[in-house]
Amino acid sequence: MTADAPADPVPDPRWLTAEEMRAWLAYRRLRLVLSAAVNRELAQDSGLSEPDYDVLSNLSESGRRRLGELADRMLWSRSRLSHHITRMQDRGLVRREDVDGDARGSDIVLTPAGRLALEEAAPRHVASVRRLFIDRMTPEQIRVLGDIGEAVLGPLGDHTE
Amino acid sequence: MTADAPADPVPDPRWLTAEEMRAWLAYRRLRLVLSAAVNRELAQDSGLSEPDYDVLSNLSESGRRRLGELADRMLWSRSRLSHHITRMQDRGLVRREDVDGDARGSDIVLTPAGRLALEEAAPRHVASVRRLFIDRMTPEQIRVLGDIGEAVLGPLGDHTE
DNA sequence: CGGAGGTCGGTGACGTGTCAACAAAGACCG
DNA sequence: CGGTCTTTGTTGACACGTCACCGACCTCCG
Repeated sequence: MTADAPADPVPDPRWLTAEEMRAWLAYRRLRLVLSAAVNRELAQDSGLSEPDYDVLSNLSESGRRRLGELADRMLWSRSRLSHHITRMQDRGLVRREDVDGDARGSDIVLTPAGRLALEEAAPRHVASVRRLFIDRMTPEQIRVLGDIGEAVLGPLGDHTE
Repeated sequence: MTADAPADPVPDPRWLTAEEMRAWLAYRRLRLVLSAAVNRELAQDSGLSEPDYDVLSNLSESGRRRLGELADRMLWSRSRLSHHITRMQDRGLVRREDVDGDARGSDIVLTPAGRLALEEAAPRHVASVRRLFIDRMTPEQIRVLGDIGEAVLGPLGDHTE
């Protein structure tokens, strides 16, 4: 598709500068390599995947939550969460439970096994995140990374256009 | 680093501070939301996934490459790349071609259709990356993000422990 | 009441990615 | 030469995520 804008002040696609490309590559390499490393350690230490851990973690405060509410909170699609809950339910980590007042859906409830798995996984997981990520950055870099998150995505979890 | 405790032999799992958690969440939200947005736009504009684009992009310089070489360059596993090449081959974007001198593997070759797909996708993809990511950061943030990549992963693609 | 429309969540198909296991071929060395 | 070790890439099983779609249920209003 060729650009058909008449008097566009940006004639070409504005390629990335070297600095911009460096930042984009940094983000992509972090996503690729760091995620894999954290995920692998988590799986070996606890048998949980990162998504598993996130679900358990987001459930742990109240112990139960509506699927849609949990999905919104995690910025996941309902479909993704539904699939994942099914798999976690098969492993006994969570349970679907009918809720009265609305028969359309159900609460997702943390089982004792799920809570135990989370509590056993947490210390090592935090240690992984520290060792592989946090402790490799300066306080300044940590602060700016937080700023970047807000600059790019907005102060809240606003992920709409 | 800012050691707050004088002689602290790390008694507990050292939970993350608020600033550290903010950085960790920023990273995770970027990975989740930004990737999804960029990927969605790329798919709608060009019919390519981000992995497709990456493969084509890494092939475009030389037009052909050994699978292992390409995998190393992209920081992918050979298995992942082999699977992905199979799918891309089915769509006519790349082709496996026997190479003389080593009959164990083959070269991955960019087809004309693959090169065309890349060239048509590139301007819009760059525009997406700009609009959704780069242009939302200050030059300072862009610079620090590049630094973070090197601090966390090392100056090169060193993804070993 | 009863129907229209929105909400809740589940489902099937498919593309993606990982892991472990494997086969084929090169490399090395006696 | 012949055996062993290594390298190369593929495969199968499975977990993960998305998309489009559906069916059940709630809400609201005529």
